Amino acid sequence: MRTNIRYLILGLLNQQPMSGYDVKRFLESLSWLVGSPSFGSIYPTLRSLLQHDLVTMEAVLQEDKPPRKIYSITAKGAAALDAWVNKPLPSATSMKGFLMRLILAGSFSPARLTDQMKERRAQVATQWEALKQAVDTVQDPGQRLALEYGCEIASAELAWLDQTLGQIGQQLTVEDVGTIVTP
Amino acid sequence: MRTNIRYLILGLLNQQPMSGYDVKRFLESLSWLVGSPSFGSIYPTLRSLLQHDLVTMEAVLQEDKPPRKIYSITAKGAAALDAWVNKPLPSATSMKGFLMRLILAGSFSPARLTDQMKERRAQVATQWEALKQAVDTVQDPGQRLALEYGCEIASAELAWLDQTLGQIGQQLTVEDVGTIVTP
DNA sequence: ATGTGCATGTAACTGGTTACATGATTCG
DNA sequence: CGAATCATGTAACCAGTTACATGCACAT
Repeated sequence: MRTNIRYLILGLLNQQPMSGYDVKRFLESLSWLVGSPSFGSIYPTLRSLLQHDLVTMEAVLQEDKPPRKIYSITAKGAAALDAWVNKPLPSATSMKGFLMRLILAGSFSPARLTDQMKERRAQVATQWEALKQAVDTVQDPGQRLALEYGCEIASAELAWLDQTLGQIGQQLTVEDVGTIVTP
Repeated sequence: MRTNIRYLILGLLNQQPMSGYDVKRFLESLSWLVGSPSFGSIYPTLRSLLQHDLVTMEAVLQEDKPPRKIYSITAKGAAALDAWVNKPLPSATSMKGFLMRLILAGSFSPARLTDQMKERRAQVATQWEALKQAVDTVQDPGQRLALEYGCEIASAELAWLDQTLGQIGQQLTVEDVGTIVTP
């Protein structure tokens, strides 16, 4: 699980300043997709980001409640995020890992986003082929089920990637050429 | 990540006796689906299973190589596996977690397998609804992409589950004329 | 000669969870 | 009257990875 909560949180702070509690709430709403880290990892991560000057913190006092500590990304933090985002996808990226990057797409240039999706497409296509081959050679019924399931998910993912890449491609073309095409 | 390698390994040993190295090779072939644990977790896990009398070990001597240590499941181990397998799915099971159980389907009764798939179906259906709703309320383009992606995967999974449940249902019906569950 | 496959293992580390503590406020 | 929401945090623990050590056989 090279998922590193660190950059996920940094990416959220890049979209807008927020507190640790806000981070939790937000990720909770996406928990099925990327899983929600516990407070026991969020707060220490924020402290670490602060110590490395990747974020700043401003305490907003409230009556009868602990102060909300609002974290904002710094220039150094934005640079670190940018560097991370522009690294190629690790060779065996999980769906969760890819989703994490997708959530941060707002921090990407459009070109980088499409690159990333193409990298992913290539990886999934390779795995799909491998799975299709494996299905025929496996005898155990459970393993077969698992492989078939994997095939199905892979092909759905490929379809989505192709469709979405197509849409983004069209949008970019419209901007570049400056023509509006009515559908 | 309540994925517990422990039961995955125990399940493999239930299918056939094998060595730690064999376990590794096998899981490596499925690494895209469930991820492959490292030797650094496999060997200690096997030792622990041995100490708890869930498996037995027989060393097969080889010339010029370390002996292969072949692990076999015990009655106690089989009982433990059975107990695990018959627990309901944890409320927020990841795709990986479900796949893991699917791989062990050989250790399930057919009835338990279909139950399990129905539990999964219900969970995914719920999440799908939530995602579809969320897509319309989210403004950030990256988050929207992630949610759409999630929707697509969820619907592919539902389709596969329904289709597979249908097939299994037919098989069971042939054996034991019963009712086909409506989806 | 260099690496890959076979085959075992250990120690240090990391990234996370679980469970706790604090304390006011509002809802059923 | 208890439970949930807001809001912070810490310490103990755990599962797993990384990097290492050993050592032979076989291919490039």
